[in-house]
Parts: sequence; C-alpha cells; structure tokens
Amino acid sequence: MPLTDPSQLLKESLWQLVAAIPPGQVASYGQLARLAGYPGHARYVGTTLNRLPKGTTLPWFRVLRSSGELAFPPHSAAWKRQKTLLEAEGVKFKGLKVPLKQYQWQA
DNA sequence: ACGTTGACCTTCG
DNA sequence: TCGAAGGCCAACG
Repeated sequence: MPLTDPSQLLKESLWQLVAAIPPGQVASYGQLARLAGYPGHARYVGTTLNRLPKGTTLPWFRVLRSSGELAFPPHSAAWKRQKTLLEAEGVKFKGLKVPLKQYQWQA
C-alpha cells in the first residue's frame, strides 16, 4: 500500500491533538488548526471530524466553536449527545454555550 | 472536470 | 453586541 499521503498525515496529527485534550476541557476548531500548523483551516478540522469512523474512541465531543456553542443545530440528536458527554465530564453550560473562560484548554 | 457543501474563523461596520 | 462578508479547502456528485 502507498506510504502516507500528505492529507492522511494531517488527519493523523489532528487526531493526536484531539486525543490530547484533557477530560473536562474543550478546544475550538480554529485552535486545533493552529496547533496542527495550519492556521485558517478550521473548516477542514470540522470536515475531518465529520468523517471519523463510527466507533471511534476519539473525544470529538471536546471540540466546539470559538463562540463556545456546539457545532450542531441546537437540540438535534447529535447536539444532545455531545452536550451529555461533556456534562458527564463536569462541563457546565450557560444556556446554549460553554463558558470558554473556564473550560478552554491551554496547550 | 467543475460547482457545491460543510461539526468554521476573523474582521469590519 | 450582532450580522454580513470574505477566506479556507478536501470530499462529493
């Protein structure tokens, strides 16, 4: 099989970063893009996470928007799933948002 | 091949 | 404080 093609490499470094987010803390898409060395590519972080394998163990739910809101439409199934997982780790919500001051991950 | 889509961000009024 | 506008780019049809 072919050795690592570049886009595969980027995905993997992204996975490493997401896996490094400590429980009870959150990071934003743009933040991860920056840390991966690709500033301005926040959108690609989202599409990459969207294509994660179904049974993944990756803590994708610790990733949200820079505003503190979840990236899904409020009250959708996926939205509720993510909110539940976060609250299980002690992350509290302020209405629809998470107070980033309190929970944002500092690399 | 080419236009559209999408789990987004930042800047500017 | 809030919305519009521009930027980003791999994956899909």
